[in-house]
Amino acid sequence: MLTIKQITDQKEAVIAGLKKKHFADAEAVIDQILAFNDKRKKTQAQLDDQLAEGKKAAKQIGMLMKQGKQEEATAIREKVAAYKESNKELEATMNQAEQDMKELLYTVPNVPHESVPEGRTEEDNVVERQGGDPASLPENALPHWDLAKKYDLIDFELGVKISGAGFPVYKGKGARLQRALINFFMDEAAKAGYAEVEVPYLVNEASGYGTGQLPDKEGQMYHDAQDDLYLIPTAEVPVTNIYRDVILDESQLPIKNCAYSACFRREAGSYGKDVRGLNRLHQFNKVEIVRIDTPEHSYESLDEMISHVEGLIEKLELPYRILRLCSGDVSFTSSITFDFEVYSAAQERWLEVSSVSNFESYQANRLKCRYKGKDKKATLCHTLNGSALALPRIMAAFLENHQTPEGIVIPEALRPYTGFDIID
RNA sequence: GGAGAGAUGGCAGAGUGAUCGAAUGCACCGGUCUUGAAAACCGGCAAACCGAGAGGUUUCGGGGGUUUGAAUCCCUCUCUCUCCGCCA
Repeated sequence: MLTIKQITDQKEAVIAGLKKKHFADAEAVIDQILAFNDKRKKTQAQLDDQLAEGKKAAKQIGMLMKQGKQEEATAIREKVAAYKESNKELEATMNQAEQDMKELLYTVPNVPHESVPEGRTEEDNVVERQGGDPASLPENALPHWDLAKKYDLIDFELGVKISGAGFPVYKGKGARLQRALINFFMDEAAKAGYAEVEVPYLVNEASGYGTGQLPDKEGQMYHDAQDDLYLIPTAEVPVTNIYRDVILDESQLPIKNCAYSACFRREAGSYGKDVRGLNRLHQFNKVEIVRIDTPEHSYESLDEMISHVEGLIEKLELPYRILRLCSGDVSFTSSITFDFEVYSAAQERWLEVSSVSNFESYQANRLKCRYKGKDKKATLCHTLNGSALALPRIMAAFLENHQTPEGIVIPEALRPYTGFDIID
């Protein structure tokens, strides 16, 4: 969430940013937040004064009692007892104001970075650059679901039998290809200096709030009510929560972590061609990269992450483009996001395979992830993350783009991982 | 799943009703000394909120209660450890 300091210090800029993100009633909401904050501050000042007096009196009573002056002590005691009621009231008022403020603050999205283009929908996203050759497929090219069947790589029906739609079973060279891609991505991340972590797939409520999945996307996560745990929709959640309630030393930054995990998403409300084949699944594999950085350096980190992801796609020899998301398409918690899409010639559409974002201090504020520099002051970090990469659509584009009459040709970079150079 | 013990500052660890935001040790930072370092000595060293500042308030796992006053007593939740059972 935004910090109160951000809102008070740069009120106009925050409102302008929210408007750019098409957040309704930006002024009214911000004013309301500030009003709650004022109320909180005023009440706390009053409460502090009264508590201070109470504390003094209590000490006095202690001293008098020791000296055996019972009557004097009793007199003060009665006086102090009267405070108790009004203290309770003040405290309740203060807590209410703070809670009101927080609840409202939770509904306010992050402010977009100045370089984020104005726009409402994905139509308004800006293509940064493009790579590879999107139009090199033969006329009779098959979509990946047909290829998966032809070469017996993925069994969607079997997944339906075991679990339901959106839970495919990978078989033979298909399963091997998944594992090869995961290992390839992890090794590339390690080479780029990301420290590998393996994290839980089930997280508690606090972690859900920490990265902003809760309360915003409650319905998107699988929830185990018995133990009140959530299945992770991305490794971002457990990995970033490593740094919840942590004060880092500036010398540790930037922190660079990578993690492989299975990801689970309910994807309620999806339909049609969006869910065909591997396009949208309830369970899928992903390698995630996460960075914690200083505000001064976070945009440099963002550039490095973009280059890293771009390098992966190039090594897989897939046609791609990088989009700078417009203000209306940037996610709730993100300040700036670049989407990577690979082209699926057989489906004649672009498939999103990665999303690289800088959350600035929005996520860190909820996480209470701070660092101390030379000035010894705890400052909120910037957090960033990106997929590097999500497997299913890479797999889809991979099968479609590398299909030849002889079979699916494995690009050079991946052959050490697959152990074969063609699927036929 | 059953029984018991525990949770205090970066770490270790005292503290069982007021003098405790908290002894002591280690770590860390600054200084003296030294050509430099080590040792020794001196000083500093938690966070959040309010305040221009002085200063004030809150926090001893979380929440609630008793009391004029709670790290300390009571209730409750969470977590950790030990023993037993079960088990990849």
